[in-house]
Amino acid sequence: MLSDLEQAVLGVVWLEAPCTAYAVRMTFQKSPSSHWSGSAGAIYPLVRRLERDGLLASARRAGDGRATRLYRLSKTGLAALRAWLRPPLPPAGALIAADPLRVRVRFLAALPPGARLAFLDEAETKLREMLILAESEARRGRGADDLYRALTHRGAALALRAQLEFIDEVRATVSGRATERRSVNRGGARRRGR
Amino acid sequence: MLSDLEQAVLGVVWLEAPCTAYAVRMTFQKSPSSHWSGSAGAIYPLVRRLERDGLLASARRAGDGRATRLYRLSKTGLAALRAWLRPPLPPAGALIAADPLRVRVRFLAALPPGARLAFLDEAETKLREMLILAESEARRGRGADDLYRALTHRGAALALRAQLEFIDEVRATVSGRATERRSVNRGGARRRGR
DNA sequence: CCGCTCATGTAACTGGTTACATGATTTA
DNA sequence: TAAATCATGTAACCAGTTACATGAGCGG
Repeated sequence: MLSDLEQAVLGVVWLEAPCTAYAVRMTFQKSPSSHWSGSAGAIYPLVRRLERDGLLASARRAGDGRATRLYRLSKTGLAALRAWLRPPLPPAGALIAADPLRVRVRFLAALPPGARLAFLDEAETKLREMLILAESEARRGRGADDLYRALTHRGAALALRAQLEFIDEVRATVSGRATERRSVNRGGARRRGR
Repeated sequence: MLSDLEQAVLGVVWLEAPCTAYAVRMTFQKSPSSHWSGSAGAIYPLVRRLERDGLLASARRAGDGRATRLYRLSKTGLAALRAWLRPPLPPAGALIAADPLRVRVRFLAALPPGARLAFLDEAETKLREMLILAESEARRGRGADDLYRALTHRGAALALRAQLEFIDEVRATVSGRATERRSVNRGGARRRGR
């Protein structure tokens, strides 16, 4: 059974093939969120292992004196990537993300009441920062280029909005008011009743 | 600088003090999501380290022949927990969760078109499963008991709803239709036409 | 030709997991 | 009294990080 990182590497190679391990590294590093740093010590041994197991195939780049290797997915590699995406999916608990913000809120009562709002305010600032980033990425390249790239950024935006709504509810509790719903959207009057 | 797991241990001890390391372990294990397994090999050395560094204090339990130790937060420990919750927060990228569902969707195009819906359907099933769990937990104990416990479950529910909305948008794309907004809430006559 | 990026690699370390071992206490 | 649970611990292992080293190719 391959790890999520290994599967993600297969995925990236599938997207960018033929590409070097270095390119895969860069893809991970440029990603704003991912908890994978794409460090050399992680990727190179991993890629070699995937090749050894027949999931990746490699070729030298023509006219390159370096040890540069261009990778692509083998038949087995594609099958592995597909199997990862096919039912049965991992158990429900493994599908939901461990939210570092939520963990903190769990212990927010440890802070003196006055300081709690400061936490929420800064969290909101940082989340909004990420939100405009994610939304601009979602807009960019919504052409046929890579539909799923835009879509995942859209997913990030939705997640961030949910976190902002959460912050709002926490704030309502912290400041002792009843939970009145306010919109997370900029300027939008969009709201579902409960 | 303490790791998130160490901080979470401080938090749990703060909540449940006086409590054993074993109780902390169980708290992590019972948690449906957390990527921390609360394994013995992780917790016991960690707790001993926290005590050595003066963040935790311990005492024997009266009339217990075992090596049972009851832990509580020291002054320094409480200060550390608070510092963790106080600005400056970690950089924006560290606040957002790495979503295993979104990673998969990034590579969904690797699946033959027919199989994509199967993925989305199973994901939806599992997410809804988690959602009813989170929402019942959020309702349970909304008294003064532990306000923040209920609140974090509410946060989980919001995150799950966002994921469900995401799945819906992906489905719209996969099945080639334009993105029309539908409610994620239960009770709706929600159904996708196929 | 100098410096930047491309490209690969390894060694030392860290933090967590699994799996096991031990024994006291509680409960059926 | 047997089984389950409480409670602590350790050893072997694994995956990923940091930090370093090396060198080819390329743009100014």
